[in-house]
Amino acid sequence: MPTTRNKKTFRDFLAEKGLKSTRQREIILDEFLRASSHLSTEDLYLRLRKKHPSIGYATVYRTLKLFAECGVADECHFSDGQTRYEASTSEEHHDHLICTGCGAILEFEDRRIEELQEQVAKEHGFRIASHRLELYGLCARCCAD
Amino acid sequence: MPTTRNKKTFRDFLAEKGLKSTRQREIILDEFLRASSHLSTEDLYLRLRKKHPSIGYATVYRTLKLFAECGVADECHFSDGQTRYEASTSEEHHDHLICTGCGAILEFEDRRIEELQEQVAKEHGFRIASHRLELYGLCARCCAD
DNA sequence: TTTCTTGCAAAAGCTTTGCACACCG
DNA sequence: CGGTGTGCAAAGCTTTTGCAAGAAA
Repeated sequence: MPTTRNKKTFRDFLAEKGLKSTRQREIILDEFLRASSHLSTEDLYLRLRKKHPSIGYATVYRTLKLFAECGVADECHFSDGQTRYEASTSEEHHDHLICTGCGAILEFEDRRIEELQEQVAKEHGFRIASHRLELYGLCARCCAD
Repeated sequence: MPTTRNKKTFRDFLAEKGLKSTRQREIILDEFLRASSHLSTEDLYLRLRKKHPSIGYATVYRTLKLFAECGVADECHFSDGQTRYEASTSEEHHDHLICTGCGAILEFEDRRIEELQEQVAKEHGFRIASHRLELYGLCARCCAD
């Protein structure tokens, strides 16, 4: 279960850094892993507020940063000017198909593309740490409309 | 000369939309085309201010939006939270290799990757309008350090 | 007890807009 | 002239940060 692995990763990260495990961090991680992906800080804050009205926005913000730092979450910067986060599935990296009609976000993964990226990087002497690929267009439903 | 084409594109766009050709818009376009790519609004504003101190930030901002609208410029959203613009080279789309060490931005283009993107989109019923591919890592020089 | 966290509110950045005056056609 | 554009300042948003009180270790 990836959820379990993510929780362990986060706890280990806190321990190693001398940071503390708190009630808020546990709650935020639970909600984050439970929720659908690509949430903005505000999305997550609003969800949390229903059950835990005392959790502050800044705490959600800071905790998401921690998730990103330890690899439990990945930051996504789409073109709407809001930082979004998705639960990291560790090995299986994936990219995004974004519908400009209805806003739907589909994920995909293609090893052949990844390999070509590596190749391009090598040609330029780069060592890739991460990448982002986003395809913008109309999904099947919006094409039909 | 692509510069000439871009200028014509912009003038035609203005005419068609019933917008006006102004001294500022000409100046901003010239400077934009002359400058290196991937400028933020602020970068361009600061450059312009040296020779044309009376041009306001808002005008630069609005003019860049116009460039993007008519295809003379493309908006780039890297992960530094600033919108950047690059002169559109029209046909030759390209992607970015971004060095997380020194901030260098290299451009590249790879038809094979583009084809695979099309293929992926088709599999999901998407019709792609645009895409963005960014590879983050260390450039040759930063790898060596 | 010591150090890290939290929640609040305020500060920062960048982007966007309202307005009165200036300019283009 | 009439409508558009400009520059300035102010407003909006999202992201960050300072701080005093609170919670882990």
